[in-house]
Amino acid sequence: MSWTAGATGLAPLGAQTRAALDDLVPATVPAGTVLFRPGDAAQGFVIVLSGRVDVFLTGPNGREILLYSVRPGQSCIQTTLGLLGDENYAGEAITHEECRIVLVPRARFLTLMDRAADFRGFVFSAFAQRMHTMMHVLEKLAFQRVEARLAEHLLDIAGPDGVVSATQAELAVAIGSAREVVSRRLDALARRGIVQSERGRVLLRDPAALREIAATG
Amino acid sequence: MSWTAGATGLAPLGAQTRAALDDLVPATVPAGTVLFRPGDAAQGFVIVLSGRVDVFLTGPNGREILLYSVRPGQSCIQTTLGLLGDENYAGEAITHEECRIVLVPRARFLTLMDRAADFRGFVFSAFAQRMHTMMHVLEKLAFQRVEARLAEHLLDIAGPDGVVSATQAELAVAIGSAREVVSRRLDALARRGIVQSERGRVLLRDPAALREIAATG
DNA sequence: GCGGCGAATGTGACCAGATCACCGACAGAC
DNA sequence: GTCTGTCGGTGATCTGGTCACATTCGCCGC
Repeated sequence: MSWTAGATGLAPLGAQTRAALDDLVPATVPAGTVLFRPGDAAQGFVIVLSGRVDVFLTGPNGREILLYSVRPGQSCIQTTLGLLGDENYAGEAITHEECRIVLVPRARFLTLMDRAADFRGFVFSAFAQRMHTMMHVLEKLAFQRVEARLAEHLLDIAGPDGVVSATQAELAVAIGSAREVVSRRLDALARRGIVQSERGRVLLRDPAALREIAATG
Repeated sequence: MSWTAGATGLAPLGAQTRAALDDLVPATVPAGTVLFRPGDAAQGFVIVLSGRVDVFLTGPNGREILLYSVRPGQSCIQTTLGLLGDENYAGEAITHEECRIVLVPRARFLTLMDRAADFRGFVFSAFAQRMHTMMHVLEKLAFQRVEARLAEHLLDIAGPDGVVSATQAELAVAIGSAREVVSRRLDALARRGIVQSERGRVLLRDPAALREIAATG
């Protein structure tokens, strides 16, 4: 069965390129698997077919910051760095849910980069995208207040019913802050009636107010 | 006259690729010129032949953080993002000294990316390098204390005689902090006899101690 | 030499946020 | 029920960013 046919996000790849990838066997990995950790040498080019892979930067004290999430049809660009330059992997990739992923071996990757313009385009735009989100992370970390980052992130990951399913620790990692700070900010927002905080989830009572807070930096 | 012959850092480019670039005319730009500012659409691929271009991220309040410096033979990767994806330029590029630069027009750039493997390699490794340094900036900003960042940066940019020629404001931008904080840190280091602070420069009295401070981040 | 100007620096007050050291509250396993 | 691990709340403390100034220095014109 052809996995390239059913995969989302691979639209830019032509028939020939798909054919050159189709013999690779997608792997299924359970939630919480560590795909790469700092210092690992890259083994190949990873494409995520389903599920979500989160990439973290981990500090010496154990504090973590979420750099980006890799969603279906995207690739974990970090690995590419190691394939093209000799830069080592910095950052940690962990599956957030059960995922199906494909690993394109180094040799195959390099061949495709050489011969297939569509594949190159795919890789390059993934690269550009990651660079861009990293810039955003940097920008927010450096210039935005915690309250604004929190508000924005809550809106980002809320379900359509206005429910966020995440622990305060997870929220803290995602916005590059500390759990205690999130606890206090949520408390402050709750006192103003904007959210309601429960164990393991947050209910957004007043999304408009959150948007306001997110905007006023 | 062929500028590709004398340029440093272009070693990986073969004769054919050089020939395809040689008709472009290098431009000389004075110090302090703004090459790109946030929101600009990328006009082409920039290669720096001499001098130094600093790329900053600027916050809404005017605070700036140095992302990286582009040195001879390197390219201002940010512009490439715009050429490959549709991502807009985020960040500001300013010449630090008088520079000679070459602008490879968009069409020429895309053609070379398609046809010349060595050019692709050049662009890709520049890409990987920038990504890596950006990760470092992020890591330091998030996890390292100001004193450690300052110590490291002083060692980085000191001349062989242990003299750093930079204002406190410049140091602050480079390490992603505020001028006042640098003033106080330098004062503290001076009191311990590790540096000596003068107007527009800093003398490193005890580099070993600085290395110690930089390491225990 | 003097005045004045602008850049560079010093300083105190204040606030946001990171860290530490806890404690209590809750859920699931047994 | 109790036990245990995760989650959340809280005060104390420290670092660092921001604001509002006051100096100080180098330099230029007069």
